[in-house]
Amino acid sequence: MGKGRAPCCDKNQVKRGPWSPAEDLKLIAFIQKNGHENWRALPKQAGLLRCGKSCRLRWINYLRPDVKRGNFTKEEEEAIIKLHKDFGNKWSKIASCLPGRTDNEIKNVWNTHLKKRLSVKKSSESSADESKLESSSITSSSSSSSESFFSNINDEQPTQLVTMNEKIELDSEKKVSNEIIISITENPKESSTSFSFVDESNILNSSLIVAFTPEQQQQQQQQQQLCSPLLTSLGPYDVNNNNSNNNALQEVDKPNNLIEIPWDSDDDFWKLIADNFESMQSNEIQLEEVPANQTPNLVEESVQVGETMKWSHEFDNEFGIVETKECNKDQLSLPKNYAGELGVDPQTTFDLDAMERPESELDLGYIQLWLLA
DNA sequence: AACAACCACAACCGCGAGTTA
DNA sequence: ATAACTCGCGGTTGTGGTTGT
Repeated sequence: MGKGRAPCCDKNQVKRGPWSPAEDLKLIAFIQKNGHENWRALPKQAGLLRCGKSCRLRWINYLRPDVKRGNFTKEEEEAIIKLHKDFGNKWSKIASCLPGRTDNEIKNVWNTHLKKRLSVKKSSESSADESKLESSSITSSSSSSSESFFSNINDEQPTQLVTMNEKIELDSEKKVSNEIIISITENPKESSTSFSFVDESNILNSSLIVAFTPEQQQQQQQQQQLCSPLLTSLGPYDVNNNNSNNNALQEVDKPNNLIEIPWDSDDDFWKLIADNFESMQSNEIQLEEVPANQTPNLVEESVQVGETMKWSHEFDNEFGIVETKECNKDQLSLPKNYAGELGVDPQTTFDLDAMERPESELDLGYIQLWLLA
């Protein structure tokens, strides 16, 4: 090689700027199938005109299933302030103490909110008050170490402080939930259509921040990695039925930032969806083949099921299939925009057992929609 | 209504560290 | 030993949205 640093990619050959939903899906699909062992090679393999670095960033900061969306809670902000005091601008270190938050996100929140807020506070308070501020803004601050920082993320829930061992036990409880999931997915009629009747909310809402030693921290991260698919939200996209824009997908928790997938997306895009649907189904078949009395690796199995569940739900969201409010697992309703174009009452629900394709398949999008349904 | 200023945050860039051949 | 390569981190920029005039 020549002297100097080799560029990470040929900038003329790669696409830059904001990611499109189709690109996101391609990336998600590829990583779900193949993982991300080599970021540099990934874009080519995934059929993306992006540099590996860009893919990595997109995945880590946005698409990764365990990324928590939405605003930072007061507790999280306080934690960041405290951690920043200890670590300085070591954003990745701070992020490792805040489950579901990325270093980039924390960095942004610090630069845009917390830094300013702190400087305003400091300037407005006397030096005597400053020491008071430090002790009051941080709960349980008898130790200056951040290793044992804790708080509850969800305001509505009581603070839960657990040790690593207890955390593992809690994760085991999640496995119980997963067994429920397994029993549901074993029914092929229901497997590919509606999922939120699985009470994932219990998992999602029981947000815990664990008090752990550095060793435990590492352990916890591994544990979290294994279980993350089960703790996932449903990815960054969701269908907003109240949205008056036709055929639009929205980012979860981002009602003001609409992302649209036009229904005339290219054939490759829809093929991608269909391909992944097939692989998803084959996963379920594998699961069914495991005898009930043999659970070789619960965690692995849970991850697999979790992946399947998440994917299935993501597909539902992508295609705008939503479950009824009562979360009846056998019935689906269509979002208004699709229902309208299909000439169906939006209130109509569909019995999955008796579901037939409509006669008016308006375009490829709908053909695929009904193919999947 | 139009424009400017500001804000938030996703994405990019360059560097250092670790790994591999 | 070292050059080449890859990844991850922290700083910075660009862009779209919001607010104020």
